Amino acid sequence: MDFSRESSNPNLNITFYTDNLDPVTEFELSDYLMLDGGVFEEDSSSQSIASSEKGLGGANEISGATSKTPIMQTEAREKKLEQRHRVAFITKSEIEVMDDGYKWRKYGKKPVKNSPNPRNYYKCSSGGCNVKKRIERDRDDHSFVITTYEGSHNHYSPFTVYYNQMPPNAWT
DNA sequence: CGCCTTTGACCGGCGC
DNA sequence: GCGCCGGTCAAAGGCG
Repeated sequence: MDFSRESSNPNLNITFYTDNLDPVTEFELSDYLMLDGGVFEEDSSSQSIASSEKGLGGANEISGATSKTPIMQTEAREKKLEQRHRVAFITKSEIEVMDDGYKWRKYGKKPVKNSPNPRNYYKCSSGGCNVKKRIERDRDDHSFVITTYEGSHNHYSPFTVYYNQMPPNAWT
């Protein structure tokens, strides 16, 4: 299984869920880039973790370290997020493993009942960080990928650090 | 040489 | 109590 990075979907929409699986919003890929998985416990300062690195391979122009999306301005989203530490995305993409700036180590794979597609389990490999991530494809329309994050990162994403080191609107 | 993927086994929870 | 199911572990191998 290797997904060539070719899905050039001009309009990738991403449905965003909280742990209640309430559809919160539909985003475009560019929105996803600003999403943060860093939902922190309670309200201890919702750290914004800008995500995305190479993400959807050729699908977008953010390949490499080119993300330039302002992360502030997701407050509404963060509000939703700070409720729990579980976040699910449904993305329409050929690539399932989107690099959000963290290092993920795969620790399991399971066939999904009622679906020909397996489900993959990832863990953040950064020290002491026990964030988990689960990726599977939609059973019906396997052009959709369901990504579920669980937990809060112990540390900032390398990218977030990068962001924080930059002037607030360096990329606008 | 270190880190990562792979893969089957194992485990706990839940429903019947 | 048993079997299924989803989730995790851990050994082995591969790759950079």
